[in-house]
Amino acid sequence: MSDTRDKILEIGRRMVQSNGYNALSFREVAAEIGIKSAAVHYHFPTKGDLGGALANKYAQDAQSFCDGLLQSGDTAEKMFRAYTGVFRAALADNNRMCLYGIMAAEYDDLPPGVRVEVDKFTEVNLHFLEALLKRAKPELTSADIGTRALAIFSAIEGAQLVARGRKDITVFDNALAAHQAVGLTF
Amino acid sequence: MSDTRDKILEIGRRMVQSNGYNALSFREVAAEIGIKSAAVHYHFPTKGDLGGALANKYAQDAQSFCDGLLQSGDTAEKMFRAYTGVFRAALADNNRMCLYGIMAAEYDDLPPGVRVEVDKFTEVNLHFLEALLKRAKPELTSADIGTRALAIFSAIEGAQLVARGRKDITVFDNALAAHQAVGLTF
DNA sequence: CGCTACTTATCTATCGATAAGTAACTCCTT
DNA sequence: AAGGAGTTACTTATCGATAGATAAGTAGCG
Repeated sequence: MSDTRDKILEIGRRMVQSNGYNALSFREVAAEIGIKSAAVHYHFPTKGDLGGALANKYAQDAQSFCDGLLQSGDTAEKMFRAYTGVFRAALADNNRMCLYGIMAAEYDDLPPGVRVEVDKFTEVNLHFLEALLKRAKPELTSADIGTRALAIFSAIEGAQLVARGRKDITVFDNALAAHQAVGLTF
Repeated sequence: MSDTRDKILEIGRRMVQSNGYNALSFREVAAEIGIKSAAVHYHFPTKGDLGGALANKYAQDAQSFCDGLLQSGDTAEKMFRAYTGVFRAALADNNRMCLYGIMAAEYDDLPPGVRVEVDKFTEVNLHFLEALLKRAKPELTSADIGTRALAIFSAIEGAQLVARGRKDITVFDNALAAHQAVGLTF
């Protein structure tokens, strides 16, 4: 793949994570790379194309990461730590948010093509959490596993959202610790 | 207070809850009321003023609601249900979000004056949840109560965020049911 | 020659914001 | 009671900035 295309995706992702899809601007992305905005349109004709590509790559990266974790042979506790570490890292990186979380907040503004890709990210995460639950909490019914995975995922997203709003990463850590203490997570 | 001013606040709030602070437009607010955008600037000179007023009113309304609940004499369970019902109602109203949640996602874009008001909303909610916890879970230390309140608040915000992203209000209901089942909430 | 990866230049739309004008109403003075 | 001054709540018109998008041109490479 083209070097420029990759740079656009990387810078675009960081912009969305910082300020949302609305704040993603062809001119700003171009300026940061040192090219002109029309060159960005060359790679991604419309903003919907760019947003969709960003969300798609984000979901695929998550997929690879989760697959790698599940094949690591680690304990559920350790895998879960590594997993939440990604969300934590976004906060540590200039108070950024998960691309999904920020796009979910803007959901009504998103072009349909972007929404589809955003939905994929949820699926990837839920499948991962369900796999973890199946291993670590075999006492749960399969219906309970689906619900529990959703509850964990939303708890993580919420912890990140509130921590961002308070500009305080310890909020994230404390919320997750509380979720673990009551047995919601691992 | 002026009738127009109230209409601006109501329509503006609904717009932010639907599409975020970025999508809040003087022209659109004005058009929906049937006045001109300059008239909106008359009441709220800058967008920061409008956003701040929206967040301020939202926090104050939350304050009144929570105070009313605490004085109702109901059980913690019942009060908590009424409390989460507000978040649920936002989703039921055309997939809207809590003003705080959507503004937290856009936090980096917000003018300082808006941020201050947004922070107030968190405080109101945390104080309410801490009061509930103090009553319903007297075994918790006061340090644990603070953490637990944060964990509950973030779990609710997250449930709303994910439910919005999936356009499925049952996601909200299921997540909250799971949080209750593990003993995180009431 | 023709394809890739751009730049230059420009269009239209929308944004927040402001200056200037105006109709309606209140209040004070004579 | 009459009339002017001042205030409130707007409208009209416009500014400059920025947005996404596109047409046309171009440099380099196989």
